[in-house]
Amino acid sequence: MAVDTCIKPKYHDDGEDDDEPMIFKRSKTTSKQNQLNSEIKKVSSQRPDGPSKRPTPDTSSPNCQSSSLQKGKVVSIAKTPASKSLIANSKASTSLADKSKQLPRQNSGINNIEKKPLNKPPIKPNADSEDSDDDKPLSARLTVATATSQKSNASNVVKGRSSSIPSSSMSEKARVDIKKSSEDSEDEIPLSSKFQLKSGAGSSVKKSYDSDEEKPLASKIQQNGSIKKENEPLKSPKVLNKRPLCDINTSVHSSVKKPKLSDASVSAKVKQVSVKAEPKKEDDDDDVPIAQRMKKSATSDSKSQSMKKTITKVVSSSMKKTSKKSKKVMKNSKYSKSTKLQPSSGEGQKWTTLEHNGVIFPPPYKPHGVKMLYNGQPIDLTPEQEEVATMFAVMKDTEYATKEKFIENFMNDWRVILGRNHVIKKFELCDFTPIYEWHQNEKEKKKQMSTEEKKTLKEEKLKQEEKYMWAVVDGVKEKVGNFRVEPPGLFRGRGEHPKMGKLKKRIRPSDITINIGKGAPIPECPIPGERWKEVKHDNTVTWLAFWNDPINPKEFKYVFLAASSSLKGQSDKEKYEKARLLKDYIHDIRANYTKDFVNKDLMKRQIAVATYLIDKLALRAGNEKDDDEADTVGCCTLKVENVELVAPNKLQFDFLGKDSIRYFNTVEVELPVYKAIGQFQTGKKDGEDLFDKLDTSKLNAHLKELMPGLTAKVFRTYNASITLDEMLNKETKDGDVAEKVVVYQHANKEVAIICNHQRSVSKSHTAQMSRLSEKMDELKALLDGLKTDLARAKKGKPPLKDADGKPKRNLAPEALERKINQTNAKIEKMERDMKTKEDLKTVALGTSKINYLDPRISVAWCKRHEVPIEKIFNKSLLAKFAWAMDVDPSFRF
DNA sequence: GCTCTGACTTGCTGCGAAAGCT
DNA sequence: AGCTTTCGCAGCAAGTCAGAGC
Repeated sequence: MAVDTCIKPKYHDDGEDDDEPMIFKRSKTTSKQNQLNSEIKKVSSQRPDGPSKRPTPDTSSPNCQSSSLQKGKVVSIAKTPASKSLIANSKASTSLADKSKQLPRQNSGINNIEKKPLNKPPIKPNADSEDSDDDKPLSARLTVATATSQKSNASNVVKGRSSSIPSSSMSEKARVDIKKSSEDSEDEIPLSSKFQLKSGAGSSVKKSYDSDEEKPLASKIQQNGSIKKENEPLKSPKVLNKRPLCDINTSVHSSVKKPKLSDASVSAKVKQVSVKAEPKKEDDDDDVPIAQRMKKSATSDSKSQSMKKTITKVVSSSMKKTSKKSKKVMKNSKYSKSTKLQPSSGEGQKWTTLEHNGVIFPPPYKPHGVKMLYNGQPIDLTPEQEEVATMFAVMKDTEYATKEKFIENFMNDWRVILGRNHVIKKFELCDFTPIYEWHQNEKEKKKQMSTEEKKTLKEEKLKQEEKYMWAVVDGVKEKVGNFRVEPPGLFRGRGEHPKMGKLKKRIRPSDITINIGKGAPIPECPIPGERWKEVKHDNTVTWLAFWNDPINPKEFKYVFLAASSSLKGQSDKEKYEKARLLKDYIHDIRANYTKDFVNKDLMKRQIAVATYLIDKLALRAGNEKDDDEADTVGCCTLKVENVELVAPNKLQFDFLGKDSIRYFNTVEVELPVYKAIGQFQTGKKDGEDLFDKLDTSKLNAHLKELMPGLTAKVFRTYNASITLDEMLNKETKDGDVAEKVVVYQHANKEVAIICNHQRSVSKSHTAQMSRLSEKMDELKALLDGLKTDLARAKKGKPPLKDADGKPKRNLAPEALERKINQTNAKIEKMERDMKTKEDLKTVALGTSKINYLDPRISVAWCKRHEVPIEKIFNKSLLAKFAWAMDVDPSFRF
């Protein structure tokens, strides 16, 4: 159906889908959403709301300083502003360590902390308290000594380590001593390692509010050596051994986390709590605070006035709709899985009307007829066989093509298609080169096409896809995210994924379930003669279509709306509101877990320590994984060998996290934490769970007792956002826009490091750097020449000849001095650029910007400092964060 | 109480287009 | 103008977490 034709006018989507205006449409709708809000809301209503109440933190030392440490060396760093320099390969300095000692240790108070029922919204005395350390990311508060993380790979590291005594058999002391050395060759340092955390994480509790408290602990980390991951072969942190499922007798608690002890009382409690937290009633009032806040800001922002009008309109209509819905949900439920209904809320409804055109399929395979060789002989393949051979051939120059597992899985699946009696049997005899070359050739041809041809092609594609690009949700035209069905290919799992290389078969309409509004036209199946697997009308979910993942049929691939849609925007906003709410609770939460470091109940102790690590290091929760997934861990799934004690009170982490990215970091921790970790390790072997009494659901259940809706991942959002907020506030000085943008990038970088967001070094990095240093040499030579000329000019002598032996122009000393100054400036700039380039070569800034930094912080900061928001957000981020654009300039996280 | 399922968020990479440089 | 570098975005893998069901 011609979506746009009918829609545009109606929804004032004046046209162009292209962007922005649309975005604002339903922005303020508070209605539907948020179950979570509902939980939160109540609470949030109690927090001081306006930004205005927020004192500007003076915060002496940001956590973010990044002094550089030599990898491997454990160094604690104090919050020295000076240390802010970027990553850097500087050496660790003992003085830094000393400094850290001088930091007021919040520790002391630990024992004094009274246990308060965190559950009540700890009403924070607003203002002042906010600047206390509590609001800082924990990590920020600590001194992380060395930290490094890097993309998987570190086999050497691993080896070095593993050769050491099995931790299980070591005494705590023994363990402590071992670690250090080996691995830390500079290269292997992961991002996080580049920082240091300030010391004193959880301890904050008592001493409170002076400087660091509100910062994310993590933010206080400092960088240390350089990260390197470049082309290293996948290294394995100590972890690499796959979960030894069976090889360990104690396996019960080891890799296979099975039944864990659980504290009945706790869980029971939890349940209650969480249920309580969600009662719908709250919605109403709950919405208040947030909405109010938004309103406020909107009002104050004169610029947004005009926009607001539009928005309001739209909003109101959608709000109406939404409110109607809630009741419907129940009714509709019969179509959806009944299971989906939210027991306590009835507000699971996500939309009232939904129209879209389904999905588009990749074109059928076109055989090329190029023959591969087997044992030197050209081989005839059927189109189906050729298709799979081609999938492999085109990956010839990727690392995958050399991986044993990849090849094995590929061959297994290909053999099925080749059939039992096919001549092709052994991979070693296969030569895919002809196909590979054909493919390269095709690529080249494409490249050589004229601009015109390219344009035409693009337009054709657009024409075909246009209708799939849009959906109409509750009367509003919204962009669809991934409306293209994934083409067949070989599965490229990350890290050492056991299924890499398997064939992802072609998805057909009969694999796809469509979700669409009742009464809306059912999308036509684009492949003649075929039909959808199923059509549902489930308005409690946001997906438009899904199919089963061909690699893991138990899992699904969904088609959702684009990030710029209001449905997504809404949940984004809720996410940040929840994180902001944590600010009000963090003080008590830290006090609570600090107290529990020594709790007699082992599970409680583990929860306390795990929460501390999540808070301080921004670790992920760490769900259990199946054996047919890559062997990575998060906090709850840390294995004994992933953490080593470094006397007197440091922990060295080394594991593969999400996406098999290595996390390698040495951090100074509270002594009780240090001791507790030692206890958790005692009597266990490598491969066993460090937190054997814990899993993510227990941990999250516990967190919910402390704050409605709190889960492990909220800490990441909180720590990232608060770090940005504080750094921006503290470091922005008068200056031109460019300088301010640099401040922003710096803050962004700190967050990326806290979150361990890495990227691989671009292939051309080295070349680029050497080109730059060549230029630098030239500049320096030029400078020398100028200086010589100047000296001569002052004596009335003519300049020396240039490199080619040609005479140079005779310049006056003043002119030469000017030139010298210019050249110096150029050199400085180039040095800065080179440093930045080097620093950021392995740091990915985008991920945190997209997922962790409350856009309102950035928008408000831009408004306050007259930085055009476009300098910070690109087009798609502007669209995604439309809901944040009218924030009050005084907004603080 | 635990496991499994389902839904949704987070994360990195690679490709193509745009921007910058010579 | 042509080449290089950066940027934006699509693609899709891999997490988190809630809730149902056994």
